[in-house]
Amino acid sequence: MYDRIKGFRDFYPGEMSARREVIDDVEEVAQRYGFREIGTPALERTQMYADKSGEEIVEELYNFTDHGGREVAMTPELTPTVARMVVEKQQALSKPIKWVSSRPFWRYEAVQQGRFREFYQTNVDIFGSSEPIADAEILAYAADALTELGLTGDDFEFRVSHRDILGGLLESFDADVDTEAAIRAVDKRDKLAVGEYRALLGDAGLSESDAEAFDELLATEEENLDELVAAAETERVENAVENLQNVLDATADLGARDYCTLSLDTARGLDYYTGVVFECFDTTGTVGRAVFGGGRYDDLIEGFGGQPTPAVGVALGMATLSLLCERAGVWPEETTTTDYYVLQVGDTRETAAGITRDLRERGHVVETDIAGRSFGAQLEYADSIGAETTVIVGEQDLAGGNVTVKEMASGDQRQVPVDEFPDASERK
RNA sequence: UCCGGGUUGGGGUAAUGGUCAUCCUUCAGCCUUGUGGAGGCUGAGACGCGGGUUCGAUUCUCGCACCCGGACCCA
Repeated sequence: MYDRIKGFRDFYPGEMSARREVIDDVEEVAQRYGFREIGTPALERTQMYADKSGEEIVEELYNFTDHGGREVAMTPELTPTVARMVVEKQQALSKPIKWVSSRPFWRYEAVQQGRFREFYQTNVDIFGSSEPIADAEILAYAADALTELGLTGDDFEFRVSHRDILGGLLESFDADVDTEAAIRAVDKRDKLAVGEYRALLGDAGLSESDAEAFDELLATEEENLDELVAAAETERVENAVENLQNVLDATADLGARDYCTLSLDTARGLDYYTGVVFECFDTTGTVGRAVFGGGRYDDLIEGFGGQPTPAVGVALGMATLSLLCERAGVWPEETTTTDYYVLQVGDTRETAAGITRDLRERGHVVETDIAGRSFGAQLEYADSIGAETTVIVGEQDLAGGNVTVKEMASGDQRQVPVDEFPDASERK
């Protein structure tokens, strides 16, 4: 026996059918918004990730030297790839660019709940619009995708924040503050003891009193955002607050406002976010980590050598999404279903094969005996694959010009003339 | 990489330093080439890997692997 590679998973038909259903739902909603599916490589130059995120991240890549001597890595995320694609065809693509993609990614990191080394994400991005409605469309898409799965506003919330509010506030306290370090501290706020958290803010360059004041401002309610503007007295914070409010207003137009909560201590770890950021959380807290997140990253395309191009997106991770769905009781049933089982008794292969082909041509899921089994064993098998109807093609039936159609759930069965089947009694 | 808990047929389990390792379930076949979900019979299938202690280790011990949680990280 060979081992499965740690952090990589097998999906057997039952679980796979549930995953397929969820992925199909999430993608279908994206199609409705006009996001166009793209396909992307599993390998990129290792250098691309090192340039974007620093040499340290190479430690978390599946990377190797290919036979042509290229340093390559299995893609750990989609964003650099789509950024590369946008830059490459920038002039040719009509804006805004709206793309969707579902596929696996790989990271060499510690396996834990909702985190694997091979994981599946549906990425949805918009390039070329800095309008609040673009941010709102991403939020609304994510909300629609979740409700399509059967989740409701009681199950999840989007904690929405804005990078410039955090950055601007910090700047207003002390221009020399290490903003990124402070934001990372904010992102961990809930996980840390108050003392540790304050210490991190201190390390970032905030004085004790500033840290306290900063912390109080983070608790500002949605309706009191004006107070932030007043406290900071900077244009940056004023603009950020206005932008955030505009985005929230726009989500109302798209029917997603109720899912959004102001949460200034939501920062996202990523350094490349520039504007609105958000994370989806389980409202019951059973799923203890962010289900997924997204936000605006207006500088990335330029950083990849393209013309300045605003961007906003979200990445739905299947692992945490399935945890949320299971918690909420909306994870699809993990079973296989079959429309028809065509049962052969005696030498009826030819007729049975004809009926099987006929049903399949009509688009049904149909199985028939391919193991030479007895009547009883065939029925048992039909039962085990969840067949809704079994068509018994037996010598006795055929002698009378009939087949027997048996509904498995009730056990009811009736004789149908063989030349009228399936026309006369086809299941919808 | 670090911390904690685990590992006995496919799944769930019991016991044990020494004869055929328990039970439930599952799977296959049969009772039953004309009726599945019930029952009966037969069969398949396990001590994670390696070292140590021992006459003998599934049991004690050490290391590793893997699994489950968590930390770090989450680009």
